[in-house]
Amino acid sequence: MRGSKGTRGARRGRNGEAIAESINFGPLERWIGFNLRMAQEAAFQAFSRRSQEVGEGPGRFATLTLIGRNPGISQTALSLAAGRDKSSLTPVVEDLVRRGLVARKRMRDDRRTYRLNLTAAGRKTLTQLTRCARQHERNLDAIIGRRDRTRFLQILKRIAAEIE
Amino acid sequence: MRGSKGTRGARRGRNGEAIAESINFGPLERWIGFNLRMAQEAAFQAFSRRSQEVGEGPGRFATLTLIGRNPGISQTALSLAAGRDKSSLTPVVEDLVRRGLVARKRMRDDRRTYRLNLTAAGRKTLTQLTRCARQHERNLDAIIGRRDRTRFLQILKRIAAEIE
DNA sequence: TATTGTTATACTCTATAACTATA
DNA sequence: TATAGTTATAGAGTATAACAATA
Repeated sequence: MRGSKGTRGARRGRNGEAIAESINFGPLERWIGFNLRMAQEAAFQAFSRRSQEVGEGPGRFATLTLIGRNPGISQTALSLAAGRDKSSLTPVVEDLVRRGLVARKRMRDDRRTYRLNLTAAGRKTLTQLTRCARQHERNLDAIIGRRDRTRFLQILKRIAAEIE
Repeated sequence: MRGSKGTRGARRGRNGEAIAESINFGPLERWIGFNLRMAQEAAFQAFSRRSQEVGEGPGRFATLTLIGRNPGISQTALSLAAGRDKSSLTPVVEDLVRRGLVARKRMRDDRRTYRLNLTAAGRKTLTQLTRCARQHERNLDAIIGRRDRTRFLQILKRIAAEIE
């Protein structure tokens, strides 16, 4: 439900127009899997808009955060943390290096490995993205409600860890 | 967190190996947006494995369900319901028609428009996929717990409808 | 032999814009 | 002019396999 414009509960199309009430969603309505996907897409889309105001794709955020929090991390460790193949990370890191957000230097003791670190510009961009994320989280919190937040977050973590 | 193998709460890589505890996820740990994405990816991946046993990609499921529940629906209405551009649906519908799961015929009164319907084979495939989905939902329900399910589902719907 | 990172390649899903055929 | 659907094209994101350099 990308592009939802927020009239409570009304189902809307990509440009905010109402979808004919006559559409029957059948069991999709009550399935967790389908609604999990719709919620994630909507949230991702919303964060995407914010992050683009900073000139970054939403996918860069997790990468920058992980590098910022784990200075000197290798690309392999980074790809494991992000749950992607290392080859998927090559173009991402290359792009971040090219744009001066990440510095990469070989380790002395193992010259196969690179150490990744944020540059000053990278830290600045991460700060801006973190601000976006905090605002985004505030919006999500307002929807979820304070009382349910902890429980909701716990369930999400359990799904990620336990589903098979 | 794709490929998590289910040791409760343990963070694991794509092949089930433990990720160094030393990785610092920083604020990502407590952010809804990030965990929503991880949960959705894990769940989607799990459903993907199931649906591939039936020989279908997971993306076909929602499309077949919508056509099955809304016989004679047009491609434009379908794309609105799915929240995608109509051009994104062309190759999907074409594939379903080619493989004999969906029948397409022009409307008499408006020859620009097609009516989509499931064929007998399409209904059979949908039945199989629905069985996969039900098993998948049972697994999700076991993780979420009966008491929280309704609330959890409601929150997902609210996020999809209200986030901006 | 095993590991780090790159390259080549391909696949899925999606979008925008221009097009056609109808209306 | 407007709408239904297609085509051409592009982009993001991901994966597998083979590879070079290094261990």
